[in-house]
Amino acid sequence: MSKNAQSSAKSCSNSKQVGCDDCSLNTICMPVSLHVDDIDRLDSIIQRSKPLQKGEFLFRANDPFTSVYAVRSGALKTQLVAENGDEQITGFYLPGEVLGMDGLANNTHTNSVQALETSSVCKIPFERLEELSVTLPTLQRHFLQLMSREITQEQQIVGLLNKKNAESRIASVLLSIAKRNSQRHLSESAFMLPMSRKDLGNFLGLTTETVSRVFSRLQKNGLIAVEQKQVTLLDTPALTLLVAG
Amino acid sequence: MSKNAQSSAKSCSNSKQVGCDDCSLNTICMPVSLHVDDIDRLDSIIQRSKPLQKGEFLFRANDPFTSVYAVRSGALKTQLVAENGDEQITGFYLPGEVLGMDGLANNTHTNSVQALETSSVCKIPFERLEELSVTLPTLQRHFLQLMSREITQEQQIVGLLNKKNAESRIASVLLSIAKRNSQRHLSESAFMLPMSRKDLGNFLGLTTETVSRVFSRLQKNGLIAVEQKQVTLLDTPALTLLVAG
DNA sequence: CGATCCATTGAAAGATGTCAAGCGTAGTGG
DNA sequence: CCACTACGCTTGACATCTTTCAATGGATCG
Repeated sequence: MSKNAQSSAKSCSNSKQVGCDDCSLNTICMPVSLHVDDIDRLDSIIQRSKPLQKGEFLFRANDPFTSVYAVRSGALKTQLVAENGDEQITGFYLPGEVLGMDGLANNTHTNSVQALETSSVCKIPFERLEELSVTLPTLQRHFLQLMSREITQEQQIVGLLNKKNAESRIASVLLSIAKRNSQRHLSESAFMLPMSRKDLGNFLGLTTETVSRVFSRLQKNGLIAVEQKQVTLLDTPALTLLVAG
Repeated sequence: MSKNAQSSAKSCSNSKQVGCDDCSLNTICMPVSLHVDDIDRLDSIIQRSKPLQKGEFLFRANDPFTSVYAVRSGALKTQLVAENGDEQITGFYLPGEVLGMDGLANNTHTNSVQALETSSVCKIPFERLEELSVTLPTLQRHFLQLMSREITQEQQIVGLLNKKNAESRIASVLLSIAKRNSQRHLSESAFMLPMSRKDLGNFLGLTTETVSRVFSRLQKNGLIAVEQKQVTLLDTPALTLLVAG
């Protein structure tokens, strides 16, 4: 992709080809300080394709691993499919977050990734990234840190899932989303849940009914306000207490 | 600890200083084929210190990140400590497995690692590993794969924890340990559990009592035999069915 | 030998799952 | 534009599972 193309199209927000150095998310997906020239070199290998529609797959389990992806807009879910066919959601990915690193271990993806809403991603071909890393030790280090961050985040999820009761699990996800929103300079008290109750339940090891009941209960007790997918956190300290148990 | 201490003690099997190329675990922690010379170079940066006693910490959360570690013998648990002080076990590590990569993201470990029994580890200073990687692309790639494998394994755990009932969770861990044992050419049907019922419960999000009850029930139904920490899998197919639910 | 920790088991209480029904919303097609 | 349908969400009643509280026995370690 040429730099001209990146800097020209400005009309549609989704197809606007902002480069990494102008991207408001770069502090999240590129927290390491790279020289301007280096960012341009990274920029040059990134592919920005047309947005995924809700329900579309970015890739599926067993697809060959070629790239990692940074979420530009929208939201996606990653899921494992067991032998018996039932699906286990392993994570939700929001703008600025990087996914696909599960495929590196065996050159094959273990997860399927599906768009929860219209979403666009930056595709970063791994071979090119590796070539570039040889001459850019900072980038190399950064990528290792990204993977390490992925590990610690998965461990946070493990911690989350071992909460005994449904309320603390749900409070955990809500606070997690709030925190990630604040990193993106969005409201951390009011936001849209990108996923359905069913997906949330699948992720948390709860049934749809339990998720729904907990939402109602938290609302009745004045901790949150819920209207469809719109959630407002009314009492963050109380939610934090719930997480602790 | 002096270097003399490391290289002198040869009597005890735990302190025997076998190099990577002679180590029976190298197919697990070093699955990539490195040239003999390269293995020697890797070997030269690895530090093998005296074994940890049961309960000793390898490192604690918030310790500065300096190294990753390969388990040589014994077993260790990794745990997160919440603000309120309660601990959440995030994983158990057996011989051949590599840990400590959680510290790379912020140059600080997020987990504490504690020995479940007398254990010895190979310490691999990360700075040295990085230096070595510059001239050994294969090693570089291998390390990325190790981290990716860690990610996929954490996701497996996420899948495990979302099993609804206690029996399928416990069946999952038992089969996981069996599988990892077989990779180490040990019996995959009879083994010692390195962790207490309490630790297992903490990891699985269950109480000690529930773990104990499930063990008793599985034994009564002829799926396993339990005697203290000694476990024998009597009906692996049935256990596999339990996992599916 | 005593102390302590770990494991097991029982009974009762609490939480979540299951089954079922009803409601609202969004999307489709007439 | 309306009606119909499908889907997601909510709520209730009941069954099931896990936790909690309590007591006991066994193993380990000083």
